[in-house]
Amino acid sequence: MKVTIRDVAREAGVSVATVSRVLNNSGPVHELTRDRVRQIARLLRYSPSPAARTLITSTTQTIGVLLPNLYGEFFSEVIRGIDQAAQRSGFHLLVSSSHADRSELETALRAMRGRVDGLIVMIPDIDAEALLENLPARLPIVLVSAVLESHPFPSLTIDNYEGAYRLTRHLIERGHSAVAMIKGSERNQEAGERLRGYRAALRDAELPHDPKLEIAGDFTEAAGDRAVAEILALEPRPSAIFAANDAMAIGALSVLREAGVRVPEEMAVAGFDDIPIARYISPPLTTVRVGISALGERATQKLLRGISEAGSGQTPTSEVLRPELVIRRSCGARRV
Amino acid sequence: MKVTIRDVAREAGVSVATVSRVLNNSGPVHELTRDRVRQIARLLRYSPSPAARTLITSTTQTIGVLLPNLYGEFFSEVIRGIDQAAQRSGFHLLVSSSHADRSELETALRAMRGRVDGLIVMIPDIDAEALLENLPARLPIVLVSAVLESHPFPSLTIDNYEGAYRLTRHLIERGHSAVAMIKGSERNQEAGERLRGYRAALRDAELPHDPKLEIAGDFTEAAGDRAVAEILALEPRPSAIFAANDAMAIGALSVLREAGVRVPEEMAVAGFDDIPIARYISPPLTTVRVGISALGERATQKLLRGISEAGSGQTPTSEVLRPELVIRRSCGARRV
DNA sequence: TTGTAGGCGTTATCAG
DNA sequence: CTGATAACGCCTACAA
Repeated sequence: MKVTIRDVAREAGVSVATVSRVLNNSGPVHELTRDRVRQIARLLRYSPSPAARTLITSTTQTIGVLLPNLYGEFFSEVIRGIDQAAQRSGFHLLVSSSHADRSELETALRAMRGRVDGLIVMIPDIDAEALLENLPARLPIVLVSAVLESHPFPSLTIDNYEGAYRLTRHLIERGHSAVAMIKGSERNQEAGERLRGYRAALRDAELPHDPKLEIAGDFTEAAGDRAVAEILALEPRPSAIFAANDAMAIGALSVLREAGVRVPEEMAVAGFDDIPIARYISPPLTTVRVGISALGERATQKLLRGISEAGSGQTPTSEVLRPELVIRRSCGARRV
Repeated sequence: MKVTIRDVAREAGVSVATVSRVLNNSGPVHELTRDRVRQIARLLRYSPSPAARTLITSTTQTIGVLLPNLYGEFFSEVIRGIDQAAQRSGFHLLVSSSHADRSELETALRAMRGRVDGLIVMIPDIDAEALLENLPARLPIVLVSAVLESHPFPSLTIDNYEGAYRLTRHLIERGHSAVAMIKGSERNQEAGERLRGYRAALRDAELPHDPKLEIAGDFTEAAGDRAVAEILALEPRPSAIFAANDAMAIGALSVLREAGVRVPEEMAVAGFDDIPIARYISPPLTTVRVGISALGERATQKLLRGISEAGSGQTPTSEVLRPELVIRRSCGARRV
C-alpha cells in the first residue's frame, strides 16, 4: 500500500542504506547504482516519510507562525512574505492564529512543540512576556513587532516612533494645529510607540498636549468609526486625524463621508502601515509604509539563519526597519 | 535533554506502556497509577513527540491548505475560517500558497505528502484537473471554489451564477440598460460562472448582448483600474459597472473618483464577495455576500468528516452555498 | 562503494 | 490492571 525505502531497495537490488545515500546525496554511490535507484524511486513514486525522517534527524523543515488573529489585510501580507521566503528555502508553514488570552497562546505554543524547527511570533500585546516562558527550550525564534525587555530574543520591528513622529510633523507643517489621534490597542507595544511619536511631534512643534485629542481604538475599522464620532463632537474641532493604523483610518474615512465632512478639505486623515488597499480608497490614504510582506520575509530569513546556526551561540540581534512616509491625498497634500 | 516517555515511565516506576495508556486514555489503568503518571509527566514537562506518534498511527492532526496566492482580504478570510474550525477540532494548519504554474502546484502537493491528514484545495484555475492526479492516493480532500468534471471530489462552492444573475438584475431594475462587466481571470471557473449569470440577466431582461461591455480583468485592484479606463471611453458610456470581485470594484471606484465621475449618480458600481472592507469604502460597496470565512469553516468541517470516515466509502458530495445580495450605496439604491 | 544493524519515541499486541 | 516487545520508516555509524 505505502511504498517505503525498503521497496525501493528491494526493487533496485541494493540495501536501504544505499537508497538513503542516493536520495540524500550523502556518502559515495556508484554512478550506475545511483541512476538505477533514482529511476526505481521515481517509478514507484516513492516519497520519504517526513515523520520517520523527523524522528531521526529531529528536524521538520517547518516553521511555525503565531499570530494574534487573521483579520484584515495586514496579517495576510505578513504571511505572504513569510511564505515566500520559507518556500524559497524549502520550508513549510504551520500557521496558528487567534490567541486572545494567555491560555490559548500557551496551548498553541505547546502544539508547535516538535512540529517546527523555529517560530515566528507576532504577539504585540505585552503579556507575551510571561507566555514565552512556555516555549520549548532552544527553539529558534524571532519576535516580530514586539521586543521583550526581559529576554533578549532576536526581534524585528519597525520604527513606530519615528514613523508616527514624521507623519504627525508632516500634518503640522501643513498647517494643522489640532491633530487628533486614534490610538491602537491599549497594551500593544506598537500602539504605544506610535502614540509616543505623535506626542513628541506635537511637543517639538510647541503645540499643547490635549488628552481629549487622543481617542481610544483597537486597530479595527469599527474602532475608527466610533472614534470619529467623538472627534466630530470636539470643540473646537480638530482639522486632522492620525489613525494608528490604516484599518482605523479607513473606518474613519467611511464615517466622515457619511457625516458629509469633506476629506481632506475639512478634515485631513492619515494612517499607518500602508496596507495594499490604502492607495485605492477614496481619497487615497496618506500613511506610513511598513513594507508588510518584506517584514515577513526578513523575519523568515532571520529565523532560518537562527535555525542553521543553532547552538553556535550567536547573540540575538534586534533589527529595526525604517518606515517611509507615503503622502497621498487624504491629508491634503498637493502632490500625489 | 529531551524528555521522553521512558523518562516518565522510569520516574513513575511503571512501564512505558502504562504511561502511554494514561496519556491517551486507552486501556484501563489503576487510578492511583494514573494520577502519579500524570503528575510526573507534568513535572517533567513531558510532551509526546508528534513525529513518533505519526510514524505509528499514521495520522498527523494537521490539515493542509493549498491556495493560489495570499493577496488581498479574500484568502485571509478563508484561512481565518479554516483556522477556527481546525483549531476547534485540535487540528493544525499547514499552509502553502502561490502556485502559479503547474509544476509549483505539483511540488506543493508532494510536500504535503505524509504531513497532513487531509487537504483543502482552492485552485480555481481549471488546470487543477490534471494536477490532482499527483495527489497522494486516498488522501481526503475538499475542493473549494472549483469542481472537477472528471473526478467526483467532495467540493464546496458558492452559486456564482445565481449571485451574478441577481446582482445584474438588480442593476437593470434600477434603470441601468447598459451594464458593463469587469471579468475575472480567464481560466477561472468562478469568473466564468459570474459572467454567465451576468449574461443571463441581460438576456432575460431582453437587453442586447454587447461584447464591448465585457472588459477583461484578473481579480486585482489594478485590473479594476485599467478596466475603467476602457469603460469610460465607451460610446455610449454605460451607466453601471459590475466587477467580478470586490477588489476590482474598489480599483474601479478609485479611478472613477480620479476621473471625476460621481458614484453612484453618474456610474453605479457593484462587486462580488463582500470582503470585510467593502462596507467601509466610499461609497459603501454593493456586492454579493459570500460569507468567506464561513466558506472556510464549512470546508474544514467537510474535510474533517471525510478524514474520520476515511475508508467507509462515503460518496463525495458537492455543496453549493447560496450567496446573498448586499445592497449598499455604490449602486445608487435608496436603502442602505 | 556497499551492506548490516541499532535506534529515534510512540503505540499496540500480546502475555502475564 | 500491567509489562515486554514488536513494529512504524528512516538515517548513520561501523564493517566489509
